[in-house]
Amino acid sequence: MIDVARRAGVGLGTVSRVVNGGHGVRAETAQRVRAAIDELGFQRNEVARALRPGKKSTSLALVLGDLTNPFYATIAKASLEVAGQSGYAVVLGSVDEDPEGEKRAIQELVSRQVAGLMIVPDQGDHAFLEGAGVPVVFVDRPATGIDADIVMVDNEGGGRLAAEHLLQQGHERIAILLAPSYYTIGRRLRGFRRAHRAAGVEVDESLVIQLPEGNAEAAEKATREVMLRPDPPTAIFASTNFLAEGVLRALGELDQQPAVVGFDDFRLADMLPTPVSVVASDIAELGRSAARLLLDRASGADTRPPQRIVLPCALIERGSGERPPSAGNRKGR
Amino acid sequence: MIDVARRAGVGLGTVSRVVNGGHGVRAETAQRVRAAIDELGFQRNEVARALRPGKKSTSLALVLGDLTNPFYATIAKASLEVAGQSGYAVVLGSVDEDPEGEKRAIQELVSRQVAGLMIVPDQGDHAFLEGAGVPVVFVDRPATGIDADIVMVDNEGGGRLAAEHLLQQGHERIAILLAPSYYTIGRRLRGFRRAHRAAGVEVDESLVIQLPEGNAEAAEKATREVMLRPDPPTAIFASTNFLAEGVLRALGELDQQPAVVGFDDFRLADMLPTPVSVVASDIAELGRSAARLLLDRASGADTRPPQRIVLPCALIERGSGERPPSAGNRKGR
DNA sequence: CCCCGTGTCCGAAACGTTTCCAAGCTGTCC
DNA sequence: GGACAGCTTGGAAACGTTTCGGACACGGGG
Repeated sequence: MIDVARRAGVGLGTVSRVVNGGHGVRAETAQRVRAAIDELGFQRNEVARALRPGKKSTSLALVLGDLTNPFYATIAKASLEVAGQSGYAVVLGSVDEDPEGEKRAIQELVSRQVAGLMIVPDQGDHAFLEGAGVPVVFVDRPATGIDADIVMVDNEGGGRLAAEHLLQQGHERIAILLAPSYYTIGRRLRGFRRAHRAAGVEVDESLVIQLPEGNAEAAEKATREVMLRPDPPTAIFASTNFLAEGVLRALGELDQQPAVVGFDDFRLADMLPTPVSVVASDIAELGRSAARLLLDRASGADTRPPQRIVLPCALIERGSGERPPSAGNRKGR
Repeated sequence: MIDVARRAGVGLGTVSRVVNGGHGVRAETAQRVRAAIDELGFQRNEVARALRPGKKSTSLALVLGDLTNPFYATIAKASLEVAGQSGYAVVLGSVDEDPEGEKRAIQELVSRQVAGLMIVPDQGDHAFLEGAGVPVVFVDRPATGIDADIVMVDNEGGGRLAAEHLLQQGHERIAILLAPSYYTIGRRLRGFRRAHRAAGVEVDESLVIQLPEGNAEAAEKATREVMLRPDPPTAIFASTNFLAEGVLRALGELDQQPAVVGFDDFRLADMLPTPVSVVASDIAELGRSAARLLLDRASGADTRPPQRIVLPCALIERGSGERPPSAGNRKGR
């Protein structure tokens, strides 16, 4: 920048003003500066810029789990898009690990002076974020120990939708497979229970199955086990996309075919031997909302108290959730 | 840091040395400094650190297309993992847009003083990177106008593998669906042709189908069209995971069922009505290799001339690629 | 003619590190 | 005892930007 100033025969301050919009600079001078910038191929050093007191970098941080999960990938993509439109970059932090790893990753990011944090929080206390002086938006689930913005999906409504749908088909023995994550799954279960209560059907607690892990394998195993019981369920609600996959994988080997509803849509769900019905929501909007909110917070444009944005869920019927409870629901029919 | 120095009763230089490993500092002094750091909750400001001459930030940039594509997501995840282990963050740049958008995104990233760039390049000249003074590793395909490291998959070998497999089953009329991307698809086609030549089978050029877009819809449409010709192919090679999806979607409505081989594995491929055979490679390793190479370049540990890492492909047989060319290949059998 | 406001511009200070040089100290060797 | 080497330490300079106080020119009003 100092070179630009010399070349244009002006002071540093003037160059800086031109680079930042050019207010208070004579048009003719600004023109000369711009010419010098082009000639020298000058590009502002964002690092030095962020060093100035009170300034934050033009980057947002996004902390989430496995990018290979389409759910997270969609959030990442959407928030990246929104941030990019405002000239912000997105720094990624992954946390497949323990809550301690998440904390370390977040602090790493904070030390990079990011303008804001978007976090899909793991369990564990996030109170340490309180004093960081950085706006935070939680995505998909709230965190404990801190009162911050949160953008999420209507998990309870989704769980209710799934159960209602199955109950309406006449199912009375519906298994629910629960991944070991915390908040969202709990809400989905709550909706599931509420729907039962409203329909006057009692939930068989032996069909509320808490899995040790959230992957397809665990769901596959559990499905096999529950379907081989003397009194198998006539329907299964998989509370997660990976879980739904496991359920279907297990059913591929079994004769008895219960109705299946999943949570969160997934690619190819409509092309499986029996297309899978799911409760879905606009996940991209989750990411977009989070990014928008965070940008407003970072720029100081939004000073409202912490917001809580809840996106609706909808049921997508594809056949697997519409199978009746009849015992004649066998393969090949 | 200045507060820490005061608190510990030492100079700034000493604190800095402690923070960076503590070489050349008496153990007792270092201990006092560390105590002060803990008490004050001091955390190094990475931005100021990167400002120093010659220093780059401890961030790598990753520029790629649609994160929603599992291929890209896998690369992102893997490189993120490797970078994280070395204390590096990853800044994401997306480019669903034109080559011009890619250039802008890259320059944005460069202005953030990243230590290195990993780029899944779009078409267009990348010569402008030559003088940026930042190590660059291209992923999945080379770029024109610059001689840099490149990590990729053996596309030609993969194309050959797919064609060989189908030819061995006795197919002689094999359609190949080509996405409009540049390099990789071209190599796959070349392998496809070579396998034909080696087998003494002539390629019917009317079955080499260049799609206008790389999505499932385009492939679906093309598949429908080619299968309704008077002389349909007996096998289809889809040169991309999304394309394979489109092919299968089209075949779902058709009676005639050709053999199908895809390029790149995808989730649920083994659960479809007829499980899909694919040519697959270790995409995560693609991302890991790229990150490792870039880190070595950035640290100056690796000064070899530009490397070219090629990962092998393997055929995964699942049934769809093993269908014989008999005209009796009809649904429901 | 003087004063003052306005518009433009300059350059120094500041941001929080790292690094380099000089200086202090200790102990050893002659 | 003095010189010298080696380890530790302190502090200033530098990085590239933004911002702020002030300077200068110009013009209008008193």
